[in-house]
Amino acid sequence: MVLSGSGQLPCHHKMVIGEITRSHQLLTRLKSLVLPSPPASAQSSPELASNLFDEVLQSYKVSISMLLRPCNCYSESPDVKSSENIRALEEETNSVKEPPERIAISYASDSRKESQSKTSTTSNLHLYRHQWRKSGKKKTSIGEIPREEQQSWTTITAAPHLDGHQWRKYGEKHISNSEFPRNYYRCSHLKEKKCQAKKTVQQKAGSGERIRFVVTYKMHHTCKSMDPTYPLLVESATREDSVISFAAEDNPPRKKTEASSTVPMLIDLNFTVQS
DNA sequence: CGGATTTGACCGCC
DNA sequence: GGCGGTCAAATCCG
Repeated sequence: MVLSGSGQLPCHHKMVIGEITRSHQLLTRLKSLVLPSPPASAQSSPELASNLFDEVLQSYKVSISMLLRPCNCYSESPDVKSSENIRALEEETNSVKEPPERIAISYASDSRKESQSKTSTTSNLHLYRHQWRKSGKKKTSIGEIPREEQQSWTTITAAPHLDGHQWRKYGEKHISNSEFPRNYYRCSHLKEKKCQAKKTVQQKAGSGERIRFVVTYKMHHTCKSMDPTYPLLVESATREDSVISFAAEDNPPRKKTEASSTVPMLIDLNFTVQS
């Protein structure tokens, strides 16, 4: 089995990616075989089946894109070859489904990171280091990594809580020019496993079944608390306009006032799996 | 009773 | 000074 474009991934990730990719390819072929396009009527069972196919395929794409992210997230830049892999997988899927589904993944910088990173020479040195502020009340948590060194990525989903991890809410804030408050969550295993994963959830404007949430994750989980039902949950959560963007320190800074100005960079899933 | 959530206060950055 | 992010006491809940 040959897996290109995953040089920095652990061996088990390569295997998982390979298996998921193979399943995705088989499912794509199966869909085109079973469901000649276009489907007949709006509520017909062929369309229902088509939607189910799309959800499964979307789930595969999201899973693969997550697995393709480098594990050493504190010192590695995004794997360029991985981005090529994602795009190819997307094109393969789009060749079957019209209009094309879109999964956009980009790395963008924290606006504060750019200015501060110039004075920061190392990244891993800050792991599990206490940082105390002037005041006694405000200090960073144990093991917290400075904000300028945190990676973040954003996903838009209808089910922001179904990501397979356990979260504890620690704050809620009304954001200017935003209709809905932003909720702040950290991993439930922050204390016992020093897992620094965080996420913010903010509802987008919309109603009914079109309600979507912008979920911004910061730091990767180190607690290995993935829910075994995660794949099933993700596929329903990421249906339709799943957009994932990753923040890193390479891109130019964005002003905070710019409303979601992240320009998605399409990432390929063009790795080949051969026996 | 212990863990999770709420919520006002506080802090750093711009 | 405004804003976003975090803290921690109060409160809720199983």
